[in-house]
Amino acid sequence: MKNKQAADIFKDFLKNGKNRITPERFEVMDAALEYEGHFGADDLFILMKTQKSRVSRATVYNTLELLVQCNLLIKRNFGENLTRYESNFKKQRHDHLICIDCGKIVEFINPKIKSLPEEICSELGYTVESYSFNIFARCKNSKSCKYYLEHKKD
Amino acid sequence: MKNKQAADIFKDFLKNGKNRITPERFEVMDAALEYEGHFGADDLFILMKTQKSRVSRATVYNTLELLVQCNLLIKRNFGENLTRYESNFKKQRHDHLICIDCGKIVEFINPKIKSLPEEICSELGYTVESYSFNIFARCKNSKSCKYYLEHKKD
DNA sequence: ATTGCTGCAAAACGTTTGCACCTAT
DNA sequence: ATAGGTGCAAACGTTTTGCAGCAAT
Repeated sequence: MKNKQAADIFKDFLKNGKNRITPERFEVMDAALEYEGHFGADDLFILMKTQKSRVSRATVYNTLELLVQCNLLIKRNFGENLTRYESNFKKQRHDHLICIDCGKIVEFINPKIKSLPEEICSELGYTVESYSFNIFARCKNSKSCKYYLEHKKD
Repeated sequence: MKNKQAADIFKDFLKNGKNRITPERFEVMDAALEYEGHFGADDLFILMKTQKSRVSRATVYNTLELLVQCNLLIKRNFGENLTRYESNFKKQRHDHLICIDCGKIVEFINPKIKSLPEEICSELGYTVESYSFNIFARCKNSKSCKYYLEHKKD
């Protein structure tokens, strides 16, 4: 167990939901929280496989969902028909800018966004559960896209 | 041809890109622009099949992409690993609120969002291409979710 | 005549499911 | 003991691809 604090949160969540506490689930939790940046469920499964883990694909998918439910992970979608996850443990809320040339994802925090979902929902008679705000852009000076611009074949 | 004005836009776009002008493409264009609300590529394909159209799945997928490129359609993704399209012909830009109980999609326009992507991008050295702002929420008074609440099996 | 587009079927991709076995409670 | 979780493989739904024939230029 690499992250005791997160493990406690997860354990409590599992108990309260009458979900069993299994070693596989904590193995997935550790791998997920240590993953740098955003990852797909299958990315994680393959990484774990290369590290000789014995957890199955089904368990990875299932456990990631549980980790989202207890807020240790956040689910993202950057419009590629692929569910991505990122750690939400000790992180503050942020949004994303995705470079449409090189795929790079930049995280940003803008205070103006904060109250918007709430505001809009109360106008419409809804209660916010979550929101997603993604900007798709290209870098102005091609610095960030240097790799892409040098290697793209067109 | 049901929408001559859109057809002209599409035709110009195809010519400029050295894409061929084929009856199938206009058949897809008509069906897409007439579709009420948001639809997946396969939804459209199946609808066209039931209407005895002979266009193939591949042509539908390919043509929808072309229609996005010439701004007659907008591509959306509401976090279900499914690409959705909606008409952008003579419509103003708007964002979406998705009810996480019944799946209903509400379109809204909020002036505060308008300048945000631009603002954030210029700070970070990027040029906006597009953005997506989705709010996931539940209705306060269960009016909108009435159907769901009555029929859900849990 | 040349390309590009089409229809079809098959493959690819991420994800979910069914099932027999196993294990935390 | 027993619900629930696991691993595995097969199924699933959406999307992409390969290919032979066809049609717009």
